[in-house]
Amino acid sequence: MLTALEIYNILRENYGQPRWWSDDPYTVIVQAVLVQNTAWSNVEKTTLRLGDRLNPQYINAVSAEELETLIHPCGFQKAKARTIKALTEWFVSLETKNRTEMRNELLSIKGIGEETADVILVYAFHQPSFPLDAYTRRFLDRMGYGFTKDSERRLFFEENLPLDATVYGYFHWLLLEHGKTHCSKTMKCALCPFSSCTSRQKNNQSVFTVSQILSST
DNA sequence: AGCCAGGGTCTAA
DNA sequence: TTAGACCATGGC
Repeated sequence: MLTALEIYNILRENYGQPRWWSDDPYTVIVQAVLVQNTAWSNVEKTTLRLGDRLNPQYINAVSAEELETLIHPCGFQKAKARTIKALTEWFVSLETKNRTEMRNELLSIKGIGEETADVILVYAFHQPSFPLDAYTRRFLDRMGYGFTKDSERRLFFEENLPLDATVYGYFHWLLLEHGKTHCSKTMKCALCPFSSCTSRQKNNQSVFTVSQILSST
């Protein structure tokens, strides 16, 4: 079985330079809520719709009803509007805290669960807290690790990777890249770099290099 | 038509 | 503490 670091290196070698979610922390926060159980294309549409209004001052001032209308394409607009409002309040009055405190505060906001909290910690605040999403669970399942709980999955990553938010963010991004382009729920891998993945097509000619352990990123 | 998409909350057992 | 219903829209 590959370690988390070996998986990371194979992903890096096969999918190239990862991107960051967004350089603007507030954009990450809003999009992290909008994308809950929703296709990313809907988030893109809504982000364009928001335009210049995607800032804490505007979201704070706008009525809940208008915000619901604005984010309508993402679905669950009533719940998401309330969550975004609460998150914005938290964001604008944020004091410097360690990541455990920040995570607990995020989880106390209605509409923020573990995945959303971890995505915000990593991509908005550069704090290492590994986000576990549907793609990551499916990937681990297909690789045959047999994890049943997210706590096991989280440990698999966090005990074997450097405690580095950049690594966590890149890793999560690469898993999505892999999941969307090659290993979606209904699709067989066309160019899957993992020979043990159960959704890998037979006679796959894809060659991946044996990764040397990266000492730095 | 019906399933799927980078979840989370609430309730019942 | 876990399973299932529910929330809602857009793409295919």
